[in-house]
Formats: sequence, C-alpha cells, structure tokens
Amino acid sequence: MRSNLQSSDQGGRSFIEAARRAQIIDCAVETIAELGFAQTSLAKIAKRAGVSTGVISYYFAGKDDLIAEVVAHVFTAGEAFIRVRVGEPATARETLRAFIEASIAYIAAHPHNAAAVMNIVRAGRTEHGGQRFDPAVGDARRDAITRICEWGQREGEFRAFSIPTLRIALIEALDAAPCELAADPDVDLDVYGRELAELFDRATRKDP
Amino acid sequence: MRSNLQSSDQGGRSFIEAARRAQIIDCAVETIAELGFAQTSLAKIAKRAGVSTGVISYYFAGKDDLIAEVVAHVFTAGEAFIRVRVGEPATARETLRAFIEASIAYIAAHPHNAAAVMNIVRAGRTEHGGQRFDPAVGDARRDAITRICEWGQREGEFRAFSIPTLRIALIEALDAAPCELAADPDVDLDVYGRELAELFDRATRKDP
Amino acid sequence: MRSNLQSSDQGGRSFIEAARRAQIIDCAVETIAELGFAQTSLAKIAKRAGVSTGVISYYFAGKDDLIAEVVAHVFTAGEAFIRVRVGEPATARETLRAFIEASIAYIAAHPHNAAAVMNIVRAGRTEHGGQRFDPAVGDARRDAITRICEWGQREGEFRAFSIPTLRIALIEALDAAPCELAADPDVDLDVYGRELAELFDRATRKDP
Amino acid sequence: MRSNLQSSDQGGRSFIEAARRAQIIDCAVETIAELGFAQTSLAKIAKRAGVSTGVISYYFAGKDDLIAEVVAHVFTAGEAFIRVRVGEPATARETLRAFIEASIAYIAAHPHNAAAVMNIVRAGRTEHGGQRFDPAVGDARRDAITRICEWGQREGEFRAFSIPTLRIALIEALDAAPCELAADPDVDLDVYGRELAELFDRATRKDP
DNA sequence: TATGAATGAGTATTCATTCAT
DNA sequence: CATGAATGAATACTCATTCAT
Repeated sequence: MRSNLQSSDQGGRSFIEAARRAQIIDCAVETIAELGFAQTSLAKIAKRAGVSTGVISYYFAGKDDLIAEVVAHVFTAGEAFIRVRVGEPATARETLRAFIEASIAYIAAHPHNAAAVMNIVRAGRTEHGGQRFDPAVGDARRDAITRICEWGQREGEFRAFSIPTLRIALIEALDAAPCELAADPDVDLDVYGRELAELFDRATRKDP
Repeated sequence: MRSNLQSSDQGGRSFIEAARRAQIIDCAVETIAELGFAQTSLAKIAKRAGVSTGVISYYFAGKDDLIAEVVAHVFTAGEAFIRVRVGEPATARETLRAFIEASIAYIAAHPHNAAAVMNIVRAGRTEHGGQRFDPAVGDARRDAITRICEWGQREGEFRAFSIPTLRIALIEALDAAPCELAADPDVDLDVYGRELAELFDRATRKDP
Repeated sequence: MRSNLQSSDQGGRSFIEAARRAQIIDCAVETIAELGFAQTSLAKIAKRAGVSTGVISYYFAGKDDLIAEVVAHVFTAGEAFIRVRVGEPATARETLRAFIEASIAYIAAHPHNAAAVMNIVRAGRTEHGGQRFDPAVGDARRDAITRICEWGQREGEFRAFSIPTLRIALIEALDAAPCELAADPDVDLDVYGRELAELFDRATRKDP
Repeated sequence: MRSNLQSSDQGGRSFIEAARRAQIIDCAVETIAELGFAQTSLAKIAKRAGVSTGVISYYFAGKDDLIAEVVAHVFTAGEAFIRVRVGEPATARETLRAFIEASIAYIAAHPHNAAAVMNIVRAGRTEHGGQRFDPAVGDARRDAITRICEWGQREGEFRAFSIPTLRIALIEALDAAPCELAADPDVDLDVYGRELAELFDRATRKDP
C-alpha cells in the first residue's frame, strides 16, 4: 500500500485504522486465549473491545480475515522476538538450542498470544488437512529450522536425519507448550525449554 | 418367552443397535477427518450416514457423547493395535522404539481414525486448557510412555531427562502424523516412524 | 397365543386391552403428576409403563386421545367417589357442604390423579380459551353444582346469587387444591375442605 | 460527548430498544392469549411481530426471560390499575369489595393481557408445583389480600376464617375470569365482579 | 467512522408418530 | 400384540454478516 493510496487523510485514517485493528486483534487474542477458539464469537471480541460488532466487519473482511491477522500478528512478533534472542551463534548446534529456548521464552513472555494462536492453528484445520488460516504463516519458522538443519548437516555437526521429520517433531513440541501452560499454570517453561533443547541437541548431533 | 427367543431377540436388537452405532461412529470419523471437527455437525454426520438427525439422538445421548465414543473407540483400537505390535521387548530402548513405530503404523493403517481423533483432541480444548472429551482417554498412553521412561532410567539405559517433557514431545510428534498425512498424502509414514524412533532413541539413551 | 383364542375369545382380548389401557393411563397420571404436563412425553410414559412407545400408539389414537382418556378416567372416578360420599342429604345447604368436602376428600385420597388432571386442564387451553381435551368432561360437575344451587334457591335456603359466578368460584377453589398440595405437601386438606365449605355456605345461604 | 447528546443518544437507542421490546412483549401476549401458552413458540411470536426469531434473542436473554417480562409487565400494570381503582376505603370490607371489583375491571380492560398471564401462570407449573416464572411475581397480590384479611379480622369486621384458604379461593376466582371471558366473549365481567364481591363479602364478614 | 438493529442460515435436541418385523 | 428403529418437523438458541442511520 503506497502512502498516496492512503489518500486524503492518510495519517489520521491510517493511524486510527491501525489502532483499531491492533485493538481488535488484541481483544481477539485475549478472548481466544481465555475461552478457546471454538467458544469465541465476533460478538464476544467486540464486547471485550468495547465496540460494536459492525466495527470488526468494517476493519476486517470477515471472521477468517481477522483470525488470519491474529495469527500473522503473533507469528510476526514471535519471529522478531526469537531472531533477537537467538542472535548469530557460530555453530548450528548452538543456533538450534538458542532457537528452541527463544521459542519457549516467547511463549513464557506472551502466553496469551501463544495460546490463542496455537488454539487457532490446532483447531482450524479444514477440508483435507489444510490449515485454515494462511498456511504460509508458519513458513518462516519452517524455513528457519530447515536452514539450521541443513547448515548443521553440511558442516558435519548434525547427523544425517530426515529434516522434515525433525522439523515436525520440533514444531509440535514447541507448539504444545502454550497448551501445557494453559492446562497447568505452574509448569516451568524454563525447564521445558532447556530439556527440549537438550533433547533435540542429542537427537540431531553427530555421534561423538 | 423362551430363553433362546429372548437371547436371539436381544442378539437381534443389540446387533442392530451395535451396527447403527458403529455406522454412525464411522461416519463421524469420516466427516471429521474430511471437514475438520469445527466444521462437523450432527446434520452432516447424519447425511453421510443416510439417516435423519434423530437417529443420532436415538443412539447417542448427544453430540458430546458421540464424540466421546469416537475418541474412545479409536483410542481403544489404537491401544490394542500398538500393544500387539510392541510385544514384549527385553529392553526399554527397544520398547520405546517399538512403541513409536507401532503408533505410527496404526496411523498408517487407519489414517481417518487417527486424523479424526487428533482433530477432536486438538480442537477440543476448553476455557482453561482442559480437554473437552474425556481427558482420561489418553491416560493409558501417557502412562505407557512414563513407564517405559522410568524403566529405562532405572536400568541405566536412559539418561536423566525430564519425563514429562519427553512425554509431551513424543506424544505431539506422534499426534502430528495424521495431520501431516492429511495435508500431504504422499508422506511416507514408514520413514517418519523410523526417523522418529531414531530421534527419540538418541534423545533418551545414555551416552555411550 | 393361538389365533382362535385371539379371535374367538373376545373377553380375553378386551381384558388385555383394558388392562394395557388402564396401565398406560395410570402411568400417564403418575408421570404428569410428577413432572408436569409440559414435561411429559409419550416416551416417558412408555418408559414408566415398561413398554415401547409403539404400544401407546397402538391403544390410543394419539397423545391427545390418551390425555383425554386420562382426564375422563379421573373425572369418572372422582364423580363416583363424590356421589357416594355426598349421599342424599335433605337440604341443599347440606348437599353443597358435603359436595365440597367430598371433592377435597377425593383430592386427598388420590392426589396424583387430581394433580395430573388439574395440570392438564389448566395447561391445556387452546385457541380462544376452549379446553383442549374433551370440554364436556367437566359438565357433570358443573351440572351438579348448578342443580344444587337451583334447588337451594328454589327452596329459599340460598339467596339469589348468580349461579354461574358461584359455580366458577367454587370449581376454581376446588381445582386449586391439587396445586397447593403439590407445592406444599404439608397442606392440611381437611382444613381446606372445611374452610371452603364454610366459606361457600356463608356465601350462598339466605340471611338469617 | 455532552450530556444532552449522551442522553439523546441513549434516548434514541433506548427508545428503539424499548419500542421493540414492548412490541415483542405485546406480540407474545397476543400469541399466548390466542393459541395458549403451550402452543406458543418464539417463531410464532416473531412471525406475528413480523421479525426474524433472532430479534427476540437479540432483545431477550431467552424464552424464559421474555415470558418473565410478559408476566412482570402485566402484573405491574395490573397492580397500578388496581391500586388506583381501590383508593383508600375506610373499612376492610369496603377494601375487599373494591379490590375484587378492580381486579375484574382490569381483566375487562385488558383481556388479552390477563388471558396470557393466566395461561402462563396456570400452565407453567413445574415438577413439584412450583411456578416456573418468577414465583415472587404474585406476592404483592397475595400480600395485599392477606393484609386486608388481617385488618378486617383485627377490627372485628371479618369472622375468624383461615386466611390462606380464602386467599386461594379468591385468587383462583379472579384468575378464572380471563379464561371464562376467552371461552365466551359475551360474559358480563361487571356482573361477575359484583357477584364475586358480594360472595366474598358474605363469606368473610362477621355475622350481623 | 461507528453503531447496533436485523437477518437468515445453522446449531443440537426433542418428540409424536409410523411401520417393518 | 408388541417392539423399537426411524422419521421429520419443531424447539430454543447462536452467530457472522449486512445495512440504514
């Protein structure tokens, strides 16, 4: 979107618009995290946001669009958080550990975000297994894991495992964390993150 | 009424009843596997079964009852399948590998069953993370994994990892398989199972 | 059961039929008295009777027919009970008192019968106020009251009140008893009957 | 938002809302009065109102809420009507007569209101005789009758009858009026009211 | 922009009734 | 005679979406 397309009152409209959208997305996150995706309706989101239901329809093309934006928003924030945390370790092994711990750290830092999105992603499979909301949204994460694995295998740090299999196992283990946390708020995510890092380090590294 | 009449009557009745219940459970499985749990209604299940919606209410106390029976049916079948496949290996390591490969083999053998139940279980989280349909249904599997891990650690085959963490990672990796298969029917579950077994073997075994 | 017994022995058939009908009517009474008319379904009646729902349809033309028979049965029994109790007093005043006390005595003797029928009668008004089930069923009672009043007025025992008005007030006061008793089982119907008799005696008698 | 804007906004909103609620309550009254409570569904009420059934759910929490509002609305209106009509007579006897005649006058003035509510109240008894919709709604009337009786007995105007018995008889006689009127529109409620007043005056007053 | 009233399709569930066995 | 499986209409209620204001 070019700024001149924003047209007449660019700044004002887009500021208001961005604020409203962000507010609605936040309320959607809270509502889903609290009630579960299946129990969440636009009316409840609107109520939490203190606006009328029409506002949501005004700013989003529909429920699916809102949900897709929720997912995109959380994934984007998560990626940024994780990228900063991971930094640029020298080895693939270090990177993988850092990636796992950073992923869990994001969940610990924003449990509602994570819970909402996992709720959506896991609930929202549709015809023939496709994800319902923007299947591309997790691509960056999948690509990141793939790159780490390829790097490690290329460098001889990692053994010759099937990357897709590892990727699935890792993503699922990460995505389970919000559910576990929601089910038992006393779960220590630090421990979970460290244990997971150790687990996947051993699973991937070359025999000594 | 003579006893053989009685019993044949009962046999006939319970045969029809069992057949109808099985048919409806099957159709529920198919529908959920195809459309996803959230998109599945009793009307759609009934339509697939070629009966009126009233029939479902006639044989099941309600939607939750039907879903619970679907889950119970699939889990029970899965447990039996896995128990036979696993047999009684001599070591915990062997048992863990066998358990993982048997679990994936069940999914390969009954992909719709597995897809439906995973869909239900993952979609059906309620307000505070609790599972909606008979949370006890997965207990047997959780217990089995826990016992294998405790056995291996006791015998010194396994290192001192956190059993809950491993259990979560393993269950999630297994439960992801139906989704992956649904998303891409060309996925080779044999490979997935073997890779997973190797992955978790390395993750759990004591350093050589 | 052989067909010649079946066909030739009408007594047998009508005995079975009468027994079944009586059994179903009884169970309908119990169910309505316990659950209320609106909460009563044929399935519940059948369940209480230990028969299948088809049996009810077999012996009664439909739900309305069954309900009408329930009402008729209870009214008939009540009339007989009351007729015996009232006997043949010498004066209209005595007869009115006896009628009131006998009516309440019947309710005390068969609270379920009375509760069920009052539930039906009061719930079952339909378009434009007509009673839904056999409006003629209460005619005998209405006629009886009318005759007593006419007698009393003719003989100069009663003052010149409006007979329809008194009849309504009296019937309603009698029919309220089962409800009161159901709402509070400790209600003393003896007292209620005597008080009502005194009340209507004073309301009808000629000034001394 | 300035207060007058606020109030005009609220006024506008609550005007539409109040109007719709009133319209729906009216249609519910008409439907119940015409078809009877048991035959009344939200769909029929909505159809009469010319709106979709969703509108009723929009303005009322559910069927029970709507019915409760119907009852409350009619009872409130009735109480106000009766209070004005009765005024403040000097004696308990006069008050009782006035109360009875005013009660019947209200029914004559708003026959549909009265018919609907009586239909609801009489149909809506649940399992153990309790009233289904806001049992407290008739308390004011019961209290009023009780107070009049206590007053009259204290002052020596009334004889020593059982107040609960009289109260029941009186309320039932009043509540029967809408049914009688519905069954036969030619009934002269003026006569009915005067006759009832005379009847209960004689039933309660002390012997001369 | 924002409202909130209104819609209409969709939800699970209940029930009187029918009918092959 | 009796069963109980099956129907199909009706029930209250929910919700995403639209639209006049």
